[in-house]
Amino acid sequence: MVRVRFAPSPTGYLHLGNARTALFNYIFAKHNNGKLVLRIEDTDRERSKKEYEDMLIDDLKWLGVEWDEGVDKGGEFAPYRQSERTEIYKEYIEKLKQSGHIYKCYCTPEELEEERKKALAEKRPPRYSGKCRNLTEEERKKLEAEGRSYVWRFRVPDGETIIFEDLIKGIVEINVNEFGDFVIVRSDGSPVYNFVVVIDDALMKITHVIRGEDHLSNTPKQILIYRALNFEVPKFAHLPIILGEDKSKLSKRHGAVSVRAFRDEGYLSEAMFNGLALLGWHPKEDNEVLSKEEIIKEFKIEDIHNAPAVFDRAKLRWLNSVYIREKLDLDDLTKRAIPFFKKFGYFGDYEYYKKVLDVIRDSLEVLNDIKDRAYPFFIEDYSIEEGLEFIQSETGKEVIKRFYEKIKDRENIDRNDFKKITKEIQKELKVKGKNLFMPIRVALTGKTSGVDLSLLVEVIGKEKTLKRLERILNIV
RNA sequence: GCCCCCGUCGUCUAGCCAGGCCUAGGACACCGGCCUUUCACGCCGGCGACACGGGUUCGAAUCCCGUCGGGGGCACCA
Repeated sequence: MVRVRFAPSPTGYLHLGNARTALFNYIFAKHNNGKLVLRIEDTDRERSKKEYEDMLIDDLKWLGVEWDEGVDKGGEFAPYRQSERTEIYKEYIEKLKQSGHIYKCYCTPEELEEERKKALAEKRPPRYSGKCRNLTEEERKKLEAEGRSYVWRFRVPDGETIIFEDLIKGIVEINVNEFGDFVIVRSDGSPVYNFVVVIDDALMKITHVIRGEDHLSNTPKQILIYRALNFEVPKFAHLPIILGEDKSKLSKRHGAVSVRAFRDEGYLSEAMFNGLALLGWHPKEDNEVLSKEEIIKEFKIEDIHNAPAVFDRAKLRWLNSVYIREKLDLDDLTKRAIPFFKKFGYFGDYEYYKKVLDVIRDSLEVLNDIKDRAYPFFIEDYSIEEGLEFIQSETGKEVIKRFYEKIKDRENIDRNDFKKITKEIQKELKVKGKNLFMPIRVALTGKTSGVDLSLLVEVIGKEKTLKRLERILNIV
């Protein structure tokens, strides 16, 4: 049984990079009929906040990532919040003490900093010297008498090369001398990430650890801990990270990078899911617009491209537009779009929103585009922003007048009526093309571009159309 | 500085492991055309890459070595 986990630390909104990690874990789990565990890594009390946890969960659900066990739903291996697992960690720290894998280190941060600088100056890798590694009982007593606090360090076997097979990177070899004896328990008694992550993954029977490439160099430390505790070492897969336009790790500097921000801008979760999956992974067929189910079906973790990927906003926008105009049915789209209409102060009933969307959906990339594309359906006191000359010219005015006269006494006006009427005006006044339509367009919308006029008129109806024309006729 | 990972169009990538089918395929973006009252959509076309240098080989994007470049990591953060 495949078991994977997504283990974010609740320090802010769900970041795109984390979202993608969660996504790949989910896809991998589902592809293999396995389980996904949501664990919260809140051992860093400084930065972790409970409300972030709820946001994280909310964003994950919105994205379409579903887990089988976790903080909010419990499970066989609860608790799933690290801050609630301290007793468990103590137990395993105790084991490491018994087996002699860890030892007390009394060095102060200042001393360590000193060593570090010295090492750097001598161009040696800045790692712990192992000074307290073989302290005698007496020396220890003495240091403790001085009132020194201590941390527990892991006794790293000198010179060993840790070799593991990464599902994405292939064989990775790292010599442990790179890092030296590392801290397992802080001076305040709290265990450190590299330790708890191993305990949790092992106890939760995680079979595949799929995470960001930034964890690659931590992996040997963790393997050492697995071995020391006689735990089975899981398989690892390190995802290449996501880069910003400038090719550095995607961060807040690159603008909106939380999935929340994309959601607020009017990206659809399906497009987000699809787009994130396409960062580093590619379907065998060339069709890139794929549903969650299709992605899950086709996904192979070995197929993940192993070079870091620059996040492509333009492509995500395009993908989103495909979902808006082709993938969602009108009712579904309407439901999702309503909050956006309201946000922009465009009020109407469900049916009206639906009609508007039917005619503008082809021009939307994100739901926020509703602001610009839908205003002619809602705003009556618009100003003439461009094309003033079309309504000021003699023929322009005449076109508008005739148009007004011809619809004044009608019951209503639909798209076909509009075409008939403009055809009549064309014959009567001998104007066509731009000179025929622009005056009407500018009069009705205040702009020289936008929706098809026959559709606009049909949707807003006769009354509004007349009112708008009257207003313009009075101005010019 | 040291270690690790990586290097195909501007971007995401296919191809690389099992060398010839690659005058390197697709998608986004961009440019041009068509459709059209405008915008958008759609359709057609164009531009555009194997980082560089050595090998190995009849033949290399594919294998080997080096260089350069990019990224990540080197915490009592996760």
